[in-house]
Order: sequence, then structure tokens, then C-alpha cells
Amino acid sequence: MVERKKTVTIRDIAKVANVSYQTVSLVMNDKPGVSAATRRRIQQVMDELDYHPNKVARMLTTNRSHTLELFVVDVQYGGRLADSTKNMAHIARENGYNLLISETESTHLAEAFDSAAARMVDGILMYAPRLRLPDAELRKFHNGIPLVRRDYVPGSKLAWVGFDQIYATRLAVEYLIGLGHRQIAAIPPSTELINGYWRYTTWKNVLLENGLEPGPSAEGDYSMKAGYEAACKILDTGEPFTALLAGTDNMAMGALRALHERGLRIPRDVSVMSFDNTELANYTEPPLTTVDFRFAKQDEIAVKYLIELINNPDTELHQRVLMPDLVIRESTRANHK
Amino acid sequence: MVERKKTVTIRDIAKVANVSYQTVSLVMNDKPGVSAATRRRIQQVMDELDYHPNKVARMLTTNRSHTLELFVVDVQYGGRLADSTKNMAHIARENGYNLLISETESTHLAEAFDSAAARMVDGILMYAPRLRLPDAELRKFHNGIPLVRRDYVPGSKLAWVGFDQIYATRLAVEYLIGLGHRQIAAIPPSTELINGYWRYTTWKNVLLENGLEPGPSAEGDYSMKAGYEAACKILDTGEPFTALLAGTDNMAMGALRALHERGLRIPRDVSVMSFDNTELANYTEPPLTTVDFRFAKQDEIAVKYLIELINNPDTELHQRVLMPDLVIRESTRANHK
DNA sequence: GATGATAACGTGAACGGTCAAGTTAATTAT
DNA sequence: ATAATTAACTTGACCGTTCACGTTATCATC
Repeated sequence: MVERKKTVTIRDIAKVANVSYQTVSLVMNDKPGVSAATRRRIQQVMDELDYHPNKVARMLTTNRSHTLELFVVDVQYGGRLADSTKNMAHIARENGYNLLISETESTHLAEAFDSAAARMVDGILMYAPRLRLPDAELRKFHNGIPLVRRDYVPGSKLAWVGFDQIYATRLAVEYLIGLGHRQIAAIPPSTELINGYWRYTTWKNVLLENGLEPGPSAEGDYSMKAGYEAACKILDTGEPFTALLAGTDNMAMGALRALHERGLRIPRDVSVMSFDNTELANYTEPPLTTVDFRFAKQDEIAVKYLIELINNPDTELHQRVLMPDLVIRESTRANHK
Repeated sequence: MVERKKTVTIRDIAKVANVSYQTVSLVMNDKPGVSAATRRRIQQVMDELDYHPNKVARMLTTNRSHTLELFVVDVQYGGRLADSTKNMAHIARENGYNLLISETESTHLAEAFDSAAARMVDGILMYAPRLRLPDAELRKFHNGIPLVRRDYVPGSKLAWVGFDQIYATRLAVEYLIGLGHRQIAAIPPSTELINGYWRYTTWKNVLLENGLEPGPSAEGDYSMKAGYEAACKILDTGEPFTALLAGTDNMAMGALRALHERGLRIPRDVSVMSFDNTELANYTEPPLTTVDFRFAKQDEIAVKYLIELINNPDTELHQRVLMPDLVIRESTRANHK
């Protein structure tokens, strides 16, 4: 019903301004070889005709799209990823790039990369928290398109940006031990997730290092529901614990509910702590002691690193490991039992 | 360091298969005019050389990109929008479209549309909860690119998909009145938001209709923090209320904290209800009575409607108004004061 | 056995740009 | 005064597709 505005091209400008269309191209790209007078004249015509260079045509010749693609691999639960998406889009845009989102299953990764190449995206951000693929394989897939994983992937020498999960877990567990807790339960993210694996392993290791027996544990995805169910499972074992380490603030939220339902008071009966430091952690009952993952920072670094790689494809790949801090609130306290 | 794989083109295929490259094009697009034998042969060559048609080149000739662009206009706080992004990307993909995200300020809307046109995106999804632009103006901007707003925009005859905020608010307020509450406070979203405006107005109107004086109110953005602060403000007025209607589950979460801090018990002293029915509403203390906005459904409808418009640009635009349901949990109860 | 239809291809141009090399006129050097 | 240099454009080719025709061979038809 509304007519699509007839697109005005570089040749239209040229005709009106009485130059060849190649000259118009020079003006557009601020290249030398055009007198100030004609440059001005061409500019004016472009304004008058409301000219906007066709980006697709430009892509075709320059082989650059100024687009980054975000691969979300094997992720069902949106959760905090969602905020990151907006972050990344924002930072990308600030740097002159658009962000394209695509969900993928790891079984179709090759296709996804091919498709990205066919679209001439300049680089790929990958959020694939459960993808354990040998570097060589991943390298084969991506065919040299700059790639940065927004994940903690120890063992991989490809480019990634992630929070040190081992350090993070140690921070949490040692804090609880320092408070005098000796029976520490855990609700780690599923060990199918790379993060989950390291959280679980480190939790266990740090306890053993300190001569403590690991408390009961049950894993789950990042959701509140999972946290609730895992907490129920742990409580049902009947094994005693004075502290509970939840995988995320969300999971802690679920766990808190389970604990409350059984009449347990936090932190009097059980100290609870978690990871993420989302806004939620300030508003739970009681507010959560948590490990502060600054996702916004991680997102920013990932995007900027990717852009760096795009501009300079021959730089050696490296890994950026971020260290979280502890944020102490009211869900934890010293244990004197 | 890693070599970008040399791209193989339609001409490479043609050369190997001993046909003209146009014939290869026919095969790719499943068009008639090619014998079964050569078709097979060409297919085989394409497989062998791992050929993937260049989407950019295709865009240029077909004027279609199979891309939708999501405009996020004047939105700072991520919140629930974020999940929607993932939803939309998912649905788009299921229908053969990619989703491009771009944040925009309403002051630069024209540029954003021009940029989208230059990219040849097939359609635009707009999430602009505070954009009140006359239809004529918006029409001028978008130049005929199919556009669907994922918003409730009463008064606009352009395409939009949104939950009926008036109905929703009426549902909530009348429920509270039905429970016997006569002093009902509110924390609506900022009235700068279209939703916020209607929520606030309707809250007031329904009360007046029922011969009740509107209780105290304070607005805020969608965050928990805003909910907390607004609740504090309301409490500080000293005006009595037995029920509190919060703009979102998130805001309710913040409000709950404020109420708890003052020693108020929910729902004994104050009934609290809100809007959204996010996962959070199940896990607050107590779980929230809330109006169920099925965002996932809204997202899906918006995307599908947009695709419909793309395929059939001459259909009359219309508006899809969704009706929410009430979900009753434990944060509300009858008032007998 | 000339005619027309049809299947199976090939040809040329176009999409809207960029890029490298060529041309012209003015300017400078010798 | 002529050659060399430079500024300011123009020309032609190309990016990898699709699209509208043109061409050829095959085969049935009368």
C-alpha cells in the first residue's frame, strides 16, 4: 500500500551533478582527486536526492559487511545471556558494527559458519557454554573468519574471553570455609556446561585440600526452577550442611524458596551464596553474598577483542581471563556449631 | 594466520561441470530447464567443491536479504526485552530469516530506517515502548519497509502487536477491589512509557468508577531498584493502603523488599500484585499474584505478522491486541479491615 | 520433408557499488 | 618552449548472483 521509495543510486547522483559515477564514489569515501568545488556540488546533490549508499553493493566489492554475528550454541534457557546480547549489540554499534544473532546447535556448526561466510560477516562472537571441541576442529569450521568465544574455555588456545571459574569457585568456597563452615553443599550448573564442570570440580577440590568432606550436591541449569529442585533434592538426602553454594543468583533464588519452605532461616541455619551478582542478588531475602561476574565487562572485552582481530588478522590469538570479586551481603555468616 | 578459504563461485562450479554459470543458478534455485542428468552432475560438483552461494550477491539482485531488523528504541534497561530478543531470533530463524539487532534513539530514527533500507532488510520489528509518533510521521520514515511494532500502541493504525494494558490493569484492580481492598497504591511504569501511561490512567479510572479514592503512587522504570525506591516513597507519604499494584514482577520484587524492611507482612498487612508473570513471580516471598503477559506469544505473533506483511505487502495493516490472564498466587488476599 | 513446439542450454545485461588504470588539462621544471 | 608532473576526472573491469531473452537440437506433426 505504501510505495517503497525508489532507490536513488550513485549513477543518479552522477547524472545530476554532471560527473561520472566513479567520482561520486570518491566523494563518498573521502578520497582525494576531486576538487573542492565539485565535491561540494556532489555532496549537495546527495543531500537533495536523499541518497544513501547501498550497503549490500558495497559489501559485495569490499568483502566487508561491518556485521558481527553472535552464535548462541546449544542454549535453551535465555537468562542472563539475554542482557549480554543487548550489551554486545550496543558495543558493536559504538564501533561501527551491526550485530546479527543466530541460534545454532553444535551439530550444525559447520553450516552456521558457512552461512556466516556467505553473508560476509566480518567476525563471529560465540557463546557456547557447553561446546568442547578440539581447537583443530573448530578451526576447520570457521575457515579463518575472526572468532572470539565469550566463554571460559580452559585448554583452548583459540580466542576467548571468560571469567576464571576456578578462581571464582575457590574464592567462594574459601570464604565459606573461612567463616567456619565445614559442611558445604553445592548446586553447580550442569556439569555438561564447561563452567559447571569447573565449578563442581573446584568446589570438591578446595574442600578436600582443606581436609573437608564434600557436602551433598545436585546440579541444574541456570533457572530458578532448577535451583529450587536441586535444593529440594539436597534437603531430601538428609545430609547436614551449614552452607550452600548455588551456581547462579537465579538458582539461589530457587534454593532460598526451598529452604524457606522447610523452615530454615538464612543465614542463621544455612549460609547461602552464589555467583553472578545480578540485580536480583540485592533484593532476595536476605540479599545474597555472591561472586561478582561483571558480564557487561566481559561482553565489552569480547566484542572489542573481536574487532581487534578483524582489523589485524595476523595477531597471535590469546585468551583473556577475567577475575571476579566477592560481594558480601547478608546471606552468609560465621558458623560456630 | 589462518587462511581465509578461497571462495568458490558459481563460475567455478560451471567450469568443472562444463556448463554455463547461469545453468548452475537454475539448479541452485530449483528451476526447470535443466535435464536430470546435468542437474545431478552440477549438484555433485557443488558438493565436491563445498560450494555455498554468496548471499550478499544474491541480495543485490533479488533485493531481499532474508533478514529482519529489530529496532530497540530509547531503551536503557535490558530486563525482559532481552529474552524477547532471543525468542524473536528463534522464530525468525524457523521461518528462514535472520535477525539483526540495532539500538536506536528516537532522535535518529530516520537514519536507522535509511540504514535498514540500505542493508535491504526485508522487514523491521520495532520495540519502542515510549515512542509516540503520529502514524503519518512514522510512515514517512520507514519508506514502505514492512514494519511491525511489538508494543501496545492504542491510537496507531500501523501494525502492532501488544497486550491490552487497559484490560490488564482493569483485571488487576478489579480483582483487588473484589477482595475487599479499598485503599490501593500503585507503582506503575514511568508514564513516559506508553504502557505506563495506560496503566496509571486505568488504575485511577477503575478506582474512581468504583467510588474509591486512588491510593498513593510513585512511578519508576522496570527495574527492581525502581520498585524498591518507589515503594519507599509511597511508604514515606504515610498514606495508608492495603494493596499495592506494581508495574512488573521485577518492580514488585523491589517493593517486597521495601515492605519487609518496614516490618510489613505480605499478604497479611499488604496484598501485592504485579504484571508479567516471569519466572521470578514463582519464587518471591510470597509468590506473586500477577497478570500473565505471555511475551513469548507476543514475540511470535509479531514476527509472524511481519513475515506475513513481507510476503504480502498490500494487505491492510491491523493491530493485534492480546488479552492477558490473571495468575493468582499467595501475595494477595481478602481484606476485612 | 518443411514447420512448429519444446527441452536444454547459453548469452548479455543488470544489481550498485569499488578499484586500478587511462585520459586530459593545467602546472611546474629544465 | 617542451617535457615531466600533477590534479581532476573518466573509462573499463569486476564482485557473484539473477533475470530476460536467444540459440540450438530434438522430435512430433501434417
